Amino acid sequence: MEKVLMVIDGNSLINRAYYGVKPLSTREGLPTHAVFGFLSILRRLLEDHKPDMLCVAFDLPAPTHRHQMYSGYKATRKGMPEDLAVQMPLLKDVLAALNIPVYAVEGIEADDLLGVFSRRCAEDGVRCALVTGDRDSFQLIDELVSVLHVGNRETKKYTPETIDEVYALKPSQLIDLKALMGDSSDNIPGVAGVGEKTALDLMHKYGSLDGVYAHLDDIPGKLHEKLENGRESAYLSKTLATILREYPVDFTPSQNIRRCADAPALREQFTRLEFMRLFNQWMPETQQELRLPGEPQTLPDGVGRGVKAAWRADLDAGRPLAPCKYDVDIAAWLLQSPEEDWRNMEARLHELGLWPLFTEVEMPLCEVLAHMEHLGIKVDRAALETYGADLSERMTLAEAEVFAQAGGELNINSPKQLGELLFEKLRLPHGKKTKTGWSTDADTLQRLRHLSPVVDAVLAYRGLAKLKSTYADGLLKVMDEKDRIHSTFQMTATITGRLSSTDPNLQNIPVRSELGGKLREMFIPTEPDWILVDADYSQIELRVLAHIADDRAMKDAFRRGDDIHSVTAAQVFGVSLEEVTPLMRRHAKAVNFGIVYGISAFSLAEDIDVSVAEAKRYIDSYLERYSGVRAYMKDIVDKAKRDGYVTTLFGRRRALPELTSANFNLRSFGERAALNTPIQGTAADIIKMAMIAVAGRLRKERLQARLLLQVHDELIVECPDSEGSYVQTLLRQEMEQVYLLDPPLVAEAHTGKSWADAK
DNA sequence: CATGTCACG
DNA sequence: ACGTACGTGACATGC
Repeated sequence: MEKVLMVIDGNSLINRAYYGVKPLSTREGLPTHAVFGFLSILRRLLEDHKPDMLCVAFDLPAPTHRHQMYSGYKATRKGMPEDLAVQMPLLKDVLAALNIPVYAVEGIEADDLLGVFSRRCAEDGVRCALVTGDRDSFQLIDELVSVLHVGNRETKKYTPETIDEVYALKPSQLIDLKALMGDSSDNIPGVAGVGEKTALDLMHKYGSLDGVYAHLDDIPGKLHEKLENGRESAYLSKTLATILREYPVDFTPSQNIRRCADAPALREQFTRLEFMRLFNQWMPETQQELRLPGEPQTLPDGVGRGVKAAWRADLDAGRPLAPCKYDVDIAAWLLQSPEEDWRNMEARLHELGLWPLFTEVEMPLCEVLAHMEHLGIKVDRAALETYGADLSERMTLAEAEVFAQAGGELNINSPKQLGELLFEKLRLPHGKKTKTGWSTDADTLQRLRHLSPVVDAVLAYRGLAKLKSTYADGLLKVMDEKDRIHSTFQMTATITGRLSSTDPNLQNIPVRSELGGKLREMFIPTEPDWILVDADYSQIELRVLAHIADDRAMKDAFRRGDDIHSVTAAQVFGVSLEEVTPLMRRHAKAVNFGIVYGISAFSLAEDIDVSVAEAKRYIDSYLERYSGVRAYMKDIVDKAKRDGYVTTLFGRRRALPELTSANFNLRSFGERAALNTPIQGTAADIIKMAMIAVAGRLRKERLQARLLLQVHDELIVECPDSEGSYVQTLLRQEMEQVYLLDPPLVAEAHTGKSWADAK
């Protein structure tokens, strides 16, 4: 189905509202009725026409190209009444809170924006409904463009047929009509002495302004004289009456896809205007409600398991998907219990509030994942082979270096042999120990670097060996004959609700190191003219924390759009935002992560290499500033101890028997898990809902774009080049709007020719 | 098959 | 005083 963009002539509509609604003002005397009227009309329009896209165009006070052509243009217009003028900025604030894009361009009028936008829509095959209170825009009407004319009583839709009924002319002929008859409201002169009736007669006879003047000699008497004298004025009027269709404006239809309102901002605006009763009309979803597309699943009546895997097999074999609404494995996983009697499981899911999650998230996700697995993602085989060969060469060099420094051969991959070299033969100081000996992990070796040149060589070898075995060789091994890799997304593998990825794991493809990151350049679209779109949530876990903990300072920072790690640094180090150094920010980032994991001063100290006392000071001042987080940390652990479990925002639960353990370590672990699980798990719930929403829209809108991967806070899609910018917007909006948090969720999307490129 | 290590969010 | 950050999966080693 064709999509519809509704473009509103903002000035025209607010004028209608101003004159059509009886005066209204706030207790303090701020006039508000034009905004109120505008919103009433808008709501009615949205209900009646349900446009897919929406924006508002405004005039600017500056003179336009028409004033430059003709100094008399709109000269007889009185200025806007003062009590309307003050409402213009109010309206724009409300539109911003409603997430409705607003356009205004210097030098041209709202009408011209309507002309330009409708032309761009036509280019994209998008229908366009122009909303206005005057008739000038009728000239823009064609098969794809209609005008919704807002009158005092009713809104009437104008199409080429209606124009024909009313004027017996084509829409484009209305320009010439106006050139002849003029327009008193805009002070367009036309031909003096020619009114609507005469002008219509002339147009019906001669078809156009040029036609009239070509047949001037056929026209007798006084009219001949008027036309003769008014020739220049008529042609000037024609230019003035012609709405622009081309103009350099940053606009594409898809920029205007409908979005939910920004709830906190809208609340603020409606409070200011004393419109609180309107709030629920514009913000119908309550914050705690699941808002998911698709049919609710009905009670299951067949007993299935491994449904996603079965559907994947159906897709691979080209069979229709076996009907199945219920997966016992998933039910058992949600219930965290071994499988039991089936009706009993259903009752338990209801009892524990897991039914919506089960039927509206997990089960619909089965099909989404089955498709993702079935499609797979393409990898550039030749590039990967070259990369592997390059790693081999480098490994040989690094290995030789280690052997030279060590004065003999050993298996560097063996922690045992490596330990013997470093801590016995070379007598380097050892750090942490493991169950079986001294640790040789990267962190330990890092501290020994300055003591022996062999250490750097070992670190280099280790890095190369990892890339070679797990990624270069590992991925080549699992590519199919079309160079695609089909991972398996495990739905019941984690304790927090996340997915996991196996055979191969595509959720841990390197990105942090330069050499490792090269791998992502080899993940490419299936078809030559296709691209990848990568969309990821920005700081989803900290935003979830701010929401759950209802922490004022953290919410404010996110709402302002500040960099959260810098804000935290400023708080923790007691400096202003401008004074935050990169080191301070890095430390603050570690504190933010630490908080999400259930921090201890010791571990933080270890992580950022400061003293434990120093780390403790960071944590203390953090919790001092983010007092809501402090309260959350205490409350959630207390609650978990009382209940024996924690839940996410959507009711997913994790039992925590560790909390009653006499073993300090085990108990501490339980406390950290109690803290972390609601955060990590809520984020997992949200991206799952986003995946279902995205897949639903791609399907509904018959886009070729398709989901390929999920990496916890990131979705990767491939699509034809031509769909790129639309899909980019679609992803960002679905991810941000799938559930309304306070602070809001923010997602970013990028396109590119490879995974690396689309980041 | 357990262990250590290291890749990701 | 305790030991020391949440959640995963793959690979190589070595018992």
